Order: sequence, then C-alpha cells, then structure tokens
Amino acid sequence: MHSPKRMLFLDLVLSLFRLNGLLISEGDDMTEALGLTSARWKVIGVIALSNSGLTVPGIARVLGQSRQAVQRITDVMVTDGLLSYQTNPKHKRSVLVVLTEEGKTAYQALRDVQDPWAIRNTEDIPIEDLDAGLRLVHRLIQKFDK
Amino acid sequence: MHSPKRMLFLDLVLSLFRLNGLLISEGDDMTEALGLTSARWKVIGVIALSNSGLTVPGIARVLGQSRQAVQRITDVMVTDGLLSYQTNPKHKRSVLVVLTEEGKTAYQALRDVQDPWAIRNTEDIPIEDLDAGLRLVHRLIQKFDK
DNA sequence: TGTCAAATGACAACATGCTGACATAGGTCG
DNA sequence: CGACCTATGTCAGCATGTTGTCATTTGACA
Repeated sequence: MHSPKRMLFLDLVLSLFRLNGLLISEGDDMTEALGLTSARWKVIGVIALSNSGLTVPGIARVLGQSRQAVQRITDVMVTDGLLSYQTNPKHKRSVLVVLTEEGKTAYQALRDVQDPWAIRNTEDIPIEDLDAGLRLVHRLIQKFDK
Repeated sequence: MHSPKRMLFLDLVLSLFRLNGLLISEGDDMTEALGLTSARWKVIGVIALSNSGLTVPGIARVLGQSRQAVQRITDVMVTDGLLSYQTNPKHKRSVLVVLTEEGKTAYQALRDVQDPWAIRNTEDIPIEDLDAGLRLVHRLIQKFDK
C-alpha cells in the first residue's frame, strides 16, 4: 500500500519544492547589492555560458521557461543596460541577446559572491554525495523533460 | 580556481531550478482533470497530512512561502468549496483551515493519480539512490532554512 | 497588572511565470 | 513556385509569489 519507495519519492518531491524556494531566496539575498534578482542572474548566467549569444527562445529552452517570460525579462534588462540585442545573421526577426560591458561586469560581480557561497556551503559535504545527487537530479530531469 | 566541488554544486543548483519547473509542470498536467493547480494541491496536501487543521501562517511555514500568498490561495479555495475556515480555540483571529468533504474527495483523487505516478517514475531507480538524494536535499534545506 | 515584541489579518504594489491568440518569417515539400 | 507547418515576436489576461505597511491580537516579562 504505502510502499517505502513511493513515500520516499513524494517526500523528495515536496522537499525539492522547499529547497527550490530557499535557493532562490539565497540567490536573491546574495545578489541584492548588485541590483540583480533571481530571474535576472539566471538569464545573465545562461548568456555568459554561451559564446556567440543566444536568441530569446534559445534562452527559454535552456531555462525551461516560456519564451514570453524570458522576452519580458530581457526587454527590461536591455532598458537597464545589462543586455543588448544584436542583429542575427541567421534570422531576420529573431535577434541575438548579448551582454553589454555593464552586463559582463555584473556577471563578474555575480561570480565573486557566488563562488565563495558555493564553497562555503559544500565544505562539510563529501564530493561523492554531491555527485550522486546531481546524477539523480539529471536522471529525473531526463525523465520529465520531453 | 574552478574547484570541481564548486562546479558540481553550481550545476546541481541550476539543475534543481530546472527540475523544480518540470515537477510543477508534471503536477499541473496530472491534476488538470481534477480542477487543481500546483498551488492548490500543495495546500491540500499539507492540510491532509495534519490532523486537526492548520492556520494560514502554519501552512506557509510548512511550504516555505509567505503567509500572504497562502492566504490568497485558501480564500479562493474556500470560495470554491474545497476548504473551510473553522474557529480556532487557541486564537481569536487566526482560524483553522480544514478540508471540506469536497476537499477530501479532491485529496483522494489527487492520491489516485499521484501514487501511480510516483511508482511509475521510480521503477528504474534504486531505493538507495532515492534515500541518499533525499538526505542530501534535507541537509541543504537545513543549511539554508534559518 | 502593564508594557512591549511577535504573530496575524488585510490590503496594496509589484515581479515573475503561464497560456492563448494573432501576425510574420523560415523552412520543407508537392 | 506555392502550400503548409513551425518558429518567433507581440500583446493580453491571469495565477502565483514577493515585499511593505498598518491595525489588532497574543504572549512573554518586568
């Protein structure tokens, strides 16, 4: 009836919801002084990891969000000077989103607070545990991502 | 510089964001026919697990959300007949939120789709992996939950 | 008992996300 | 070339979440 595996899994799912909220809260606190929010450093991070810029729907696919949600964020960030739109040789309408100098500075500042935070919070966790957890998460993502 | 542990952790965090979105999407698809949404089955689940009802701030604490967000959801769910407010002998203003008969029916229907889903998605995952993952998640929650 | 900090309800403003709908651009195939 | 499907931009409406503010209730403590 109440198989331990099922209970474990449901507990895991509920705990993941909780952890997700806590992580966003951590990130917001950490980047508050930089004028960033969770929605923004996610976008900055994705663009920084790409070499030649990404289109809005491309960013949305990486983040697993709707293109409309990403579009709104990038529009505001362009207004704020963190991003700029660049003509896309591959597509007449779908421009490339790139980091401005200000955006690159923000990314560096993000790294400067994020790295110590990551190190600080993994001090007492064996790397094998992190690796196993990551593999489980990837396995679940693959299962649910169609 | 780029310690493997730090990279592992940041990868884990980004993957958790992605997984969180996928899980909510899964849940929404699963409960669509029941007229529920992720915000609602989270609340129903929390109340169902408590014996004598919970206050709105109590639900918020369990879910790790603001009491205002929970208050709005419960207000709508009371209007829709899933929940009802009950006088709280312990507190003059802070009422208890309980499931109505309709709410209990909804919870049962939720269980009826959630259980097979949980079993289906853990078939090929060893219970030890789930357990280890859950322990890691709990460890991180404890670290970030002040 | 009286006082005061914490908890709660209520309301407002706002950020972030979703879906739907429609027009246009790109790409495939007869 | 023309027809058609897909991808994209754009706008709208809505759900969900946050923070801030203020009044009221609780509860702890001098």
